[in-house]
Amino acid sequence: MQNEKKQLVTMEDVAQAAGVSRMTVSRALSDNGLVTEKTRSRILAIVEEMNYVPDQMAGSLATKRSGFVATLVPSINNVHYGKMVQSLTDALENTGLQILLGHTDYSAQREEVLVESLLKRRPEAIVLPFDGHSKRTVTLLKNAQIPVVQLWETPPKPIGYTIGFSNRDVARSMTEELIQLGYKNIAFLCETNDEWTRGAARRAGFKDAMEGAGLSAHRMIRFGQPPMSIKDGHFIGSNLKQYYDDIDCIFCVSDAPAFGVISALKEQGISVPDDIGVAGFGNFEVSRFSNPTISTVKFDAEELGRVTAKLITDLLSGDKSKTKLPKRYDINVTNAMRESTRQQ
Amino acid sequence: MQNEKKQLVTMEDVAQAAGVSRMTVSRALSDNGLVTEKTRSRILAIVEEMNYVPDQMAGSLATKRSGFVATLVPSINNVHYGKMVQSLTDALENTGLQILLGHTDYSAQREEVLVESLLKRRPEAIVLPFDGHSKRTVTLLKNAQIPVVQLWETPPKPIGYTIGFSNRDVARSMTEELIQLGYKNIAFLCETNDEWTRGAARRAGFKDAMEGAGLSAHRMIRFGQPPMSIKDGHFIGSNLKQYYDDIDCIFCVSDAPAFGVISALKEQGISVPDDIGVAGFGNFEVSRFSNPTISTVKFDAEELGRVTAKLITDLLSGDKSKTKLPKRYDINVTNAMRESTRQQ
DNA sequence: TTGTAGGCGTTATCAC
DNA sequence: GTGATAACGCCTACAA
Repeated sequence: MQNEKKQLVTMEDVAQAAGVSRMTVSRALSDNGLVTEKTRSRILAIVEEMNYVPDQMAGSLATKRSGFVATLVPSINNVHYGKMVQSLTDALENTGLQILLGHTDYSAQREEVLVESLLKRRPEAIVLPFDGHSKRTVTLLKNAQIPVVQLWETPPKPIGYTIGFSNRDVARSMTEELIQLGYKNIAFLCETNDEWTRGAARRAGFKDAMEGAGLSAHRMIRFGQPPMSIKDGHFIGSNLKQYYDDIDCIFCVSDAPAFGVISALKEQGISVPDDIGVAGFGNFEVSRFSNPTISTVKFDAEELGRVTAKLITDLLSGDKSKTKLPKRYDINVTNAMRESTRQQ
Repeated sequence: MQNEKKQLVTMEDVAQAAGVSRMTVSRALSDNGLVTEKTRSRILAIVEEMNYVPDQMAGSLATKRSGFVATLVPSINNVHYGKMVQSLTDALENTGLQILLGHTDYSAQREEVLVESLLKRRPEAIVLPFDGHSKRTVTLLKNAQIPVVQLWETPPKPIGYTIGFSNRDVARSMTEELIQLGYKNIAFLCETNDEWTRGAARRAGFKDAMEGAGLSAHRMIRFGQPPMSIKDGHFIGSNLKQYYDDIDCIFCVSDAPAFGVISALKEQGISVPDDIGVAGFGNFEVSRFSNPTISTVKFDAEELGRVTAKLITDLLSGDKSKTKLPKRYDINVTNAMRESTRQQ
């Protein structure tokens, strides 16, 4: 069955087998209605029989349409990014657009390398998280002549389009809610090296709220590399007193460490939320089934993917309404207050 | 800065700016040492200045090397597949190979469509999970003239190379271990429609062990679509009696439902493992920090990615040792017995 | 060390 | 409706 060492079947092969020219095969395949139904079905039968699979690279070279959407995420192995990529892929499915994925590992350096390498594939659009970009990354993006969509955080100076929310505002809002519940000595738990991460923006929001309420924002616990894990949270929870001995609430940069903190506190007989309140970020599924359930900042990563897909297809559709599309889309974010924090 | 509407810079443009031929630019870029250091650095400076990014599609068309490795996963939004993809990507990073990702959503139909669409990009190898393939998928794979690597489950009739383990053997082993702990009325919790999933193989292993020990394997709870979630497990845990009222242990198809089952049992005051034991599959991080910690089947998805990368690069390196590479690689799998099951 | 000619597999364009 | 020809942007092979 397998054609050992033989060249792959080409459009020319199909054409010869069908006794027509390549162009007729090409037309039959693209189904423009420009070919007699009779010859078309004959050609398709031969295509089937010969197991011909068109070479899209050659096609793209001719049409100047790669069909790629370059997509960067900090990490594939993270629910939010995974969901976003999956919903983006799904929403793009019937548009002939395909995702070209890369992960930055939360590094601006890697991002730069990746952007350049993806650009070589001539994507028709590029989607990437905004955490600040290197200068060269910005130059590359600006010169690429394709729509640029920055996700998750709304940048101060967007390159093209922006879809997301202000991590600072959102973290401020959650912190304010914690303050309202009566917490005063709130700690913020986040990674080290998050300058280039949305963690830094969340830290700033935390500070805003605390200082706005006349409270001290000095209880800042920084630990490990992004992304923070359950294990990291567990470690911090187990050694909390060594950081600050008067904490009455911990706001964690993600639900994973929040879960870890809670499990560590429980091991020490510290009650959550009676002794210490815990809040997370991201609404992981585990937070709704943990005991206690975890208060968290909630947003819909799949919506992000869908909105992104819609934007891209609109932009690429080619009609001049393109210029009219809003440059900025905001995603809805809410605080889901649950059992791991005091009740009102 | 941005060249409005202008064509993208091409190699010819660079060549003209440098006063050399395209070939010299090409050589300077590929750094073969075939160009005078002086002209080379001059060219590179111009490349930089003009923000030239080579068109890899055109290059691939000429070299017949796309640099793509087509990679399928059932779902991106799953720790195991995420980790595997990430480690595969990382391990491939400096080989000039790039992943072209697709997710099947646990559907043979989608897999077939995806395989065909990915094959159009002329990948140099294709990696995909084995859960059984459609007939046409197999034909496409066999005709693609590239290495085929089937992951996770070792197929009865491998197409090319295989990396993974026998889900049946592994599930049998865990079940045997549960039986040894004294459990008799063990239930198996899995999805409906898992015929085309490795869940079916695990079911078979469960049955093997139960019947091998003279026990009944009839306590089979099937619920929802793959992948099973915490929520699904929670639902089952909440309604356990409606399925079977004499269960003393539940073996779940993944750690997610196991976590959900436990949380539901705890809500009802049913003690784990004293009243009912619970075991999962996959060693999710949450299982080590849940209370009780969850007994589970443990394997290393990242190792899978690394081994796959190694195999592919070996295969593509071109030396004839290629034919000598083993067709089958087994991944190490162990039972991690923790607090959610009785102690020995 | 550099350049020229030709081709990779497809499609746009313009004849027929 | 169908075919011939010329790109698309790069690299191989060979020549200088």
